[in-house]
Amino acid sequence: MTRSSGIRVAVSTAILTLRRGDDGDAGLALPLVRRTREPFADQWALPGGWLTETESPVDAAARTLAETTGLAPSYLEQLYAFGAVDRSPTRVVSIVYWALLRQDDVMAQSAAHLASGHAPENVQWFDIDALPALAFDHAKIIEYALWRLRNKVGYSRVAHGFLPAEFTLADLREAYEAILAKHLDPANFRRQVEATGNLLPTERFRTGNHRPARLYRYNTDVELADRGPLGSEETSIR
Amino acid sequence: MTRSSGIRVAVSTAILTLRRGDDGDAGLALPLVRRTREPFADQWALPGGWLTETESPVDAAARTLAETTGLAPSYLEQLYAFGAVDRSPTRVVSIVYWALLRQDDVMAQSAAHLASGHAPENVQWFDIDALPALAFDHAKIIEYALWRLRNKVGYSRVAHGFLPAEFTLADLREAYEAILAKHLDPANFRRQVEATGNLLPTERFRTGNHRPARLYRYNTDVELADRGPLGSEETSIR
DNA sequence: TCAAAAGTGTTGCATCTACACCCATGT
DNA sequence: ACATGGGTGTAGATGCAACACTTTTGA
Repeated sequence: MTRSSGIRVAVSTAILTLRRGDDGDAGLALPLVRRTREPFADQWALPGGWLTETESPVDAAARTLAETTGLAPSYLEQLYAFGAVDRSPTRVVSIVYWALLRQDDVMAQSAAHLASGHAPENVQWFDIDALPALAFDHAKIIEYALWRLRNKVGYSRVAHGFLPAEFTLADLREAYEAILAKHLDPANFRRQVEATGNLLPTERFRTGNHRPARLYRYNTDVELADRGPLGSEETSIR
Repeated sequence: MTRSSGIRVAVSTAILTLRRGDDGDAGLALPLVRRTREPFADQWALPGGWLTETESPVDAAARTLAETTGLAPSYLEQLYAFGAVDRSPTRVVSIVYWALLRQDDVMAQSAAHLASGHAPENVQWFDIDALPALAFDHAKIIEYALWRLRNKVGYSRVAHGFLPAEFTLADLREAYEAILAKHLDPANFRRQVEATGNLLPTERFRTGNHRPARLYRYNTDVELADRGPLGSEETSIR
């Protein structure tokens, strides 16, 4: 049997959620951790940790995600394994995941997480278009995660990872607009999304300032995102 | 500094090429290696090896690919990092790549590789639809590699990874048909591929039994496949 | 009654698909 | 000449973007 090498395996996760800014528009945001030790001490980095011998990479990603945010993700997928020799002073292979959190989960539970005393002090949420300087190659990793999300939103229902169980078409369109950073025609958006068969209309309506909007829920028969032959083994969905 | 863990990092590659079968039709084929030791001794597996401390994963993939086939790939991309606890008797994280080889390279050089005496004896090429029983989770990995290839052929020019520098539209269509395992209309195929701007017509023609066909070459200004913000750092293209 | 969002209809344009048809070559 | 693949034309279907229009609510 070969003895273990000097290469260590880490897991990091880009955790994305939707957040309403001061202007009233929703935008993407993610939590970063301030590093307390070298290398890159005091710089911001993606949450993560070492892969242990008794857990799979996806479990490790879910674990570090829970430790950072106190939440379980609605979507979790492997992004890429980074292993360039010079990306860290010591030899590290990082298996990076990206995750989506429901907006309502974040609101409801992050306060509880904070109150419980388990919340790490050096975690902070940043708007995606106002990120600080990042440790390692994490800036590029976040860029890649966004690219994957923007691609995937076009041919899957990942956007629903941001929304609660019931939502209006305007909610969904807002999520798409935040992800793609462009305006979408409400009329055409409705038809496209209705044509996919992913949506189940309910008999409930959200009442507000204007004409009430019908609430929809997801057709759970349809996969959140086509992950091919990997199926659900390597990916966690809720 | 944390000491190294008991987790070892391996690299494997699904190496695909186009091969003409007895029926005259082209089909996908890949090389497998017969294992000489436990676990899964005498079973077939993807070529690969351990990641060393001084090489990046993509370099390791290219290295094992050269050792197996004596060839450099025309396309090489990371597929996935597999790390389930129980996928091997000892704890192994496998970074798996997929690669394309040019048909003419395989023909020209595999004989030379064999003659040189460096060719491993326990390597054998298999048609993709006649694979033997495979070690580890390699059957699922190959299935996933094919899924990725079939997806990617729809929105990129990866298919060209199978072809020599100059080729006819019939050559290209044959590659697409082999990948997608379905017949394509020659007239519509021509228009679609011409519309992409990836092809540069030459003034040379391939003469044969019928009307000569114009030879094309690739517009190297256009990326072989959109890999997003990762760029060429983590992927090798020729 | 008015503003604004929910929801429907319509038109024009681009693209895809199927298939008819002509072209050029070796046999 | 003719069989065969190379290459062009075209009509119908489908999908999408733009935008006019109607509906329904709270204020």
